[in-house]
Amino acid sequence: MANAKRPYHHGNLRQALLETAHEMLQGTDGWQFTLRELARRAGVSHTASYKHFPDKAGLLAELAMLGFDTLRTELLAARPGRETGQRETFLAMSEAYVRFGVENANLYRLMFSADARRAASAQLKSQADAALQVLVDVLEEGQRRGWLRAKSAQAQAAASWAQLHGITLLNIDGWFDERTVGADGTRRALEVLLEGLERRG
Amino acid sequence: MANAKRPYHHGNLRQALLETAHEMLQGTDGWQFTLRELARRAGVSHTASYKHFPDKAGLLAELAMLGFDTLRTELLAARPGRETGQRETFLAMSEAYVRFGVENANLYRLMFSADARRAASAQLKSQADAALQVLVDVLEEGQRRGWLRAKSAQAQAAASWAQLHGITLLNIDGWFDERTVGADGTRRALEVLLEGLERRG
DNA sequence: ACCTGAACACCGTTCAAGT
DNA sequence: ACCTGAACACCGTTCAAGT
Repeated sequence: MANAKRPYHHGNLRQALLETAHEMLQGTDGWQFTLRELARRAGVSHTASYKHFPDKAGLLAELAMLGFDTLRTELLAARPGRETGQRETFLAMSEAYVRFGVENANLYRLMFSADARRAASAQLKSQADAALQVLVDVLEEGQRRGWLRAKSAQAQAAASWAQLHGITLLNIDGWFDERTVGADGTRRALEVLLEGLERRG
Repeated sequence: MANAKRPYHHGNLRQALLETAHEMLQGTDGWQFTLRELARRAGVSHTASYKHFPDKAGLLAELAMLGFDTLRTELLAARPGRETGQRETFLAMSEAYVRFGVENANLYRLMFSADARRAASAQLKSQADAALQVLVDVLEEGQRRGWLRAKSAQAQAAASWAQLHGITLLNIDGWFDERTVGADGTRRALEVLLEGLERRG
């Protein structure tokens, strides 16, 4: 919404650009929006962003980092109370992960894109690690309580992350349709994963 | 290699463009090469490709389909002789899948990109299905022989595919490094998957 | 039937100039 | 300190014209 009375100096253009970009990611045009279109929607000239971000990749990397932060928050929120069974906890978090990816498809893809990594590799990695840590915590507690097989929690986390990442992307890209994987493919794929994690009884 | 004596009519420009594009995918610049650069390398004007492909997405879709075909061939080639254990067969094919993705990172990403799907959705899907079928065959035989749990082979294939897709992309994007998932993360993630597929003994 | 060159409507980025 | 407008070197795509 362009404000006709906006002064020459925007005031908080950096924040406004990030928010507008985030809105654009909700659309169907992928995450490769143009900087010029972003500037148009924000109501500034197409060169204004260069005062706040080094270049396009820099702005995208910022968005990616916000994405990992949101993902971490949502994973934490999906962790039910301590009384709930650990299997349910794990499934709830897994479904929250996939839901986040599917509902923020463009952002999710951006988060794992080469562009984002090139611009802020180390910082992005630590943000991703923080999100992943929520999953690792649940797996480690599962081992301590004897729910999970006593394998390396790191390997279990790697397998879980890969499974969630794969399920999410296949869902986003429309490959996980009913004809290919049957009804409720996501849930059933998660259950196969669980079988591999849980202690054999 | 531009041939100075090439006549006005190229002869087989369509094929030449696909091959040159395939070479460009081996580079480090991602799959978003420009049509103009492709034309430059092929030694033709930047509009010549429009006689052979409807647009850029059409050319990319063609490359993606060739990619799925190659993947299928490599999965078949990785299937060892019938005498070999089924676990080894599955692991060999899984590693061939991941290797294909990592060694053809740009092509692999392109194969699953929205651009490729938009241009040739149905055809691409059936090519992907054909590649996936190799995996399904191994799983179904594993069920018949009692190696695998008697769950829906479709669900097992979905889980396996998601796992392979996730492992491949996390490897490509550099997330599966030693600090995060420990040594040989790919192999160990595959073993967790196998635990979930195999019959409990 | 196949290829070219000019043209159009776009990009990302730089930089001197404006407020 | 922050924003703009012209300019530069690119894109993808169209189309009349060349061989």
